[in-house]
Amino acid sequence: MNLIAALENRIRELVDLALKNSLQAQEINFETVPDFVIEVPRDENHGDFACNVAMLLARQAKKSPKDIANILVKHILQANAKEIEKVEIAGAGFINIFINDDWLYELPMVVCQLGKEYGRLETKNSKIQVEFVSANPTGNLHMGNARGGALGDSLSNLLSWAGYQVEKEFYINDAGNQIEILGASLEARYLQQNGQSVPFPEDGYAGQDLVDLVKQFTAKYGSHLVELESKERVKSLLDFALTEKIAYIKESLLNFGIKYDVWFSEKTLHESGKIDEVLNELKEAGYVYEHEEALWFKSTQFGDEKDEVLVRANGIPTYFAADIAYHKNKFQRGFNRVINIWGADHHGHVKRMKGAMEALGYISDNLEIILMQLVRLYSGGNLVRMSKRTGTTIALDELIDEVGLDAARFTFVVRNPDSHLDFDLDLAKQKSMENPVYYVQYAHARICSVFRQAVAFGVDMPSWEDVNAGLLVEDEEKRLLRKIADFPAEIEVAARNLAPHRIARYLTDLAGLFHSYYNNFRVLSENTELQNARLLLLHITRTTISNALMIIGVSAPEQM
RNA sequence: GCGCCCGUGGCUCAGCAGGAUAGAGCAACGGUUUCCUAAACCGUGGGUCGGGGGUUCGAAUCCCUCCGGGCGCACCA
Repeated sequence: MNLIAALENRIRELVDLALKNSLQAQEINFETVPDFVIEVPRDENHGDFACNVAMLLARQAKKSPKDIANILVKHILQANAKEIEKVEIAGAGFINIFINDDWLYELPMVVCQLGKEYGRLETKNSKIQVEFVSANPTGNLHMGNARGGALGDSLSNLLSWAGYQVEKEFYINDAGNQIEILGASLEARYLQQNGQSVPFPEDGYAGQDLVDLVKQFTAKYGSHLVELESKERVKSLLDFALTEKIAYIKESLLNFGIKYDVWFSEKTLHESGKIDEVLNELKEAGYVYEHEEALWFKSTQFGDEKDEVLVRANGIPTYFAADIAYHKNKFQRGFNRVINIWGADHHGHVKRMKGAMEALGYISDNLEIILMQLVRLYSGGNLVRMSKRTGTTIALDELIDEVGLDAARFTFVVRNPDSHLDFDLDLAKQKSMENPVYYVQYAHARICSVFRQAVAFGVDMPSWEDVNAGLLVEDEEKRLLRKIADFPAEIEVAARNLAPHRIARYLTDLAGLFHSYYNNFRVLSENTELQNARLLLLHITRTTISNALMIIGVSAPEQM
């Protein structure tokens, strides 16, 4: 139940009615009234809701906005709606509507009844898939993966709270060119470890992780691969390395609070002939041509800067070809919307990917790509370069060890994906107030502490339905109630914009209102009635903080 | 050169489908604890919303253009 949305609809009804009743005299056709907004003004002095219709009608009606507002206000008041306390005209012609507080006092019971579900929106008949991280199993998870992980997981939770059926997926790039390179790198390491002096491939993966993997392999299976043919040797090493790597990635992400529904292997697309299948389909539809022995996709037909290779002259399909087959598969699985989170360095891939979907007859808008700006890591005031080739990555595990899961996730989620993120390791490690996650968590812990105190003082906890919420008359209390009431709408907007950072911001605001209230008013007191009302307010504040934290994957500690 | 993203107080960033006097946090300065956790609260100072033009009753928000920064423009992924 969304009390604010219900009120907003009610106000809209009243405004519509006033328009209908007054427009004829102004010789304006009701049908031509432009779309107007009923919004919650930023400044609470401007009422609970504001409407801009008078300003929009000014030209058409050949009257000043204030005159129109006057007429409308008269008609709004004539309806004698019980919700309305007063209506004012302000600014350039805003109609500011003040609602009486009755509705606010209905809120606590709504929150109590819904509990852990408060904020969850009505179930929608729509399946969404979110694919994120999908890191190559050729190196460790780095800061960019961490950001993508925090973002993707929070977004999935958010959409699920918004009523969608959400599936989280990790695409395992276990085929293709980078796997060839991985194989060659492993082979070189293996032979080197077994006393042969072989050169390391120029474009190989030089990270320590591969050295360790090969050591593990040798410890387990010995050195017999030296005797085999290269092809056999590489296959054995790759099988081992990929299994280990993927298990490791899975575990790292799990430690970061991320659990996927599906792990999808690229290799299966190659082996099942799905890539050839989709290539034929594109060919038959006329979107493919041959040039210099390679097969090209006409992505320029879809607004791309140039066409893209699907199959190389050597007969091996590109990553792009596999990705087309993969995304076709996603839509075949019945998702209404498919969301991908990619690093900004992949933006060139967006147009052709959408183009390919369109070529296959899907609606390209149903493939939504969130481009996330890259993360720059600073340590000791210096930029730490992230390169798998040189092996100097800071792994996700180290990040969790050093700054903690909650701080790391909050830091990633609180920012708009569009903005660059400079992650200062030293700053994050300090656990200073620089990090708003503690501010939010502290609010939760403080509330829990009040309840512990109440128990220690021998307070009889009331049944919430017996509590008179109407005693919460202080401005700070009403502000808190309004903010809590706003939670479902916040989820709605955040989900619509695919913007989980809004939830993190909401949390900071809510915690701020609570801290301010807490410092100004005592909860536990001689006045049992008032004490109960305030305990109720704290209880629903805690519920809301806890629910919102759950969306962004941050814990709600009972003490700090 | 072309394309995408960004440019908001000293620093890090919000600003949801254009709305009213542009908001937080950090930093600076000053205050608050016989009282439920001071990881908190209250107050003060500080901004040509990169520049210019346009649309609009109204622009940080939309359009154009220029400047600055990041990223991308492979038969890599």
